[in-house]
Amino acid sequence: MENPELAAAFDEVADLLELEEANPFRVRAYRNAARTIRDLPVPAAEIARSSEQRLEDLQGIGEDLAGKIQTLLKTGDLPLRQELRGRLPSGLRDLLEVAGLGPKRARILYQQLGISSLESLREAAESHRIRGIKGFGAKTEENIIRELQHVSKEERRFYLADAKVYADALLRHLRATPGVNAAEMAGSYRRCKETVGDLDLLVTCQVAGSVMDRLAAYEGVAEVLARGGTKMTVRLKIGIQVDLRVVPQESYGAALQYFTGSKAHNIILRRMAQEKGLKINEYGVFRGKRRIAGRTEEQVYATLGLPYIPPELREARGEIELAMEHRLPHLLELDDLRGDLHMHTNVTDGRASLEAMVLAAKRRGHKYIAITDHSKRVTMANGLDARRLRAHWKSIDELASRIKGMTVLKGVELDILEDGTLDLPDDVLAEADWVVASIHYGQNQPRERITRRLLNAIRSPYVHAIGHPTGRLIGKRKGYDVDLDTVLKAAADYGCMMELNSQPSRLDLDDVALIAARERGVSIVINTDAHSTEELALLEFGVYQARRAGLEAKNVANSRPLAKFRQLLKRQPALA
DNA sequence: GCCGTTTTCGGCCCGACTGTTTTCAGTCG
Repeated sequence: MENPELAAAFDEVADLLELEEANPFRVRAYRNAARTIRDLPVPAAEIARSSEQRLEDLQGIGEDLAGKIQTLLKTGDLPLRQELRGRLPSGLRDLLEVAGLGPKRARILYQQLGISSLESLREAAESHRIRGIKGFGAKTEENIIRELQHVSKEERRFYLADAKVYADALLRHLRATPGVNAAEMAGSYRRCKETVGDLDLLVTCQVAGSVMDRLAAYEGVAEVLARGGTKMTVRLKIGIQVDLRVVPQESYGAALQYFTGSKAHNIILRRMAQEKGLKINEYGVFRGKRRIAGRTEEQVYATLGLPYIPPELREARGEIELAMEHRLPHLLELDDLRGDLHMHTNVTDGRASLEAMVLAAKRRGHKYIAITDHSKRVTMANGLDARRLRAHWKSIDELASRIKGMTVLKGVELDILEDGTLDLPDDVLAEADWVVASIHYGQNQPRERITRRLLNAIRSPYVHAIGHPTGRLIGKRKGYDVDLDTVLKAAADYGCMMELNSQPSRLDLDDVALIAARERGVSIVINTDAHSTEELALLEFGVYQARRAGLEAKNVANSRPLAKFRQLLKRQPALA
């Protein structure tokens, strides 16, 4: 069992306990454990097996939870989870997905109206039965109906970062099969889309049967849905469907190209081939019956007179035209990034100390970072007022003076308040090296107000970047209603950067907005928003997203050396 | 359920806003 699945089990227990109004601290313990496991850079199973490390040494994992991890690893399930599931209807947990509904109100809806699914919630709301309950009113009912539209009832999709854990593990398993030459994930996973619905697995080997046997025997497989001569479909226990194709070596490049897609991209390629009297399929490029290419993707593209097109660009959004003109962007690489300018410490809602974060960032090879703990409005995160922030900055300076080879900027994640003002006065902000301004509250305000708030922040001479500019949570929350074009235009005019937040659930801005930002000449800054040392590794997912938008190093502020990065910062007016 | 001790159990981040009420419970990250 992989880490995301372990974490999901604990999250489910936490949800169900909360619905039962269990001790809130017990609930929190399960949530903390889930987060710890999700953030682990190594599989928990490895630690459980290891003689040198103990699960109990992990943050928030004690004797009991360590035992439960062992049980999950051993049996694939948890007696406590089964007990809880037995006491509560299975759909009740779905109600928590509705923004504005928490455990208390979900429980009331269940007890008073027997609501135990999103469907019955919708019916009750639409027939105005909810407003009759004490503590609920017409407004709440309307909100529920509105929010229900944003709850994804689609087939389950996985964040790319989560899918990667399963994909990597499966690839390791298959590559160790005797006779396997190559194994690769194709499809939307290879194109690095922000979420993945299923995995397209491509393998070349001597005997197809042995790979299929090996896949069928994989511990993560729940069931085999189909199996033929070269094609097999399984469902993993976690719920992801995996489609395996076994192809001969000489077709590998063609198959990789074909199964990577996108469909729209491939249709254009095939039409181009047709015009040249060629035919492209998953086995190769053919002139008549003769295969003229197929071993590598480069060959396939070359037969059409095209350079290799990186998978992230294959969305039929103009990349083929650029390739024809040899004007493809030189896409950003992870190694291009020299800094990370959004991270938290345990002074607010981060989990690691200032020193631990700084040292971890240094180990990652960063040349500069900014510590950006929350400002005071974010009370739940223990946000900082002027006095505490200045004290924090003092500690940062003291620590920074001892760190060689990496610059630590004194920063803050500044809240943009509901009325559009900023959460800290100018004289405080003027002392900051770096200010990233974000919206956390009043997310449901109408479009004009949200837009005005962002514009206010962008125009402030003290704000250097806007954090997670749309506030979306992939698959959970749509993001604020905002006139993004106006915001981007202002950002370009005022020299305010836009963040690409690398959290797998955010990836905000998204690829489409990033393209718009690039075209407007807005500087992008790619940050992790790390709340732990492990999360500093998330930068990779921001880079994938940037690549999907065709960003080059020159579009990304933190790919510059510090001195050049600083030149991009707004000039602050001299204080009176 | 974890943690850090006063080594056996008490404390566990906390405050503003919303939509209900007519003083406050529930939700938010």
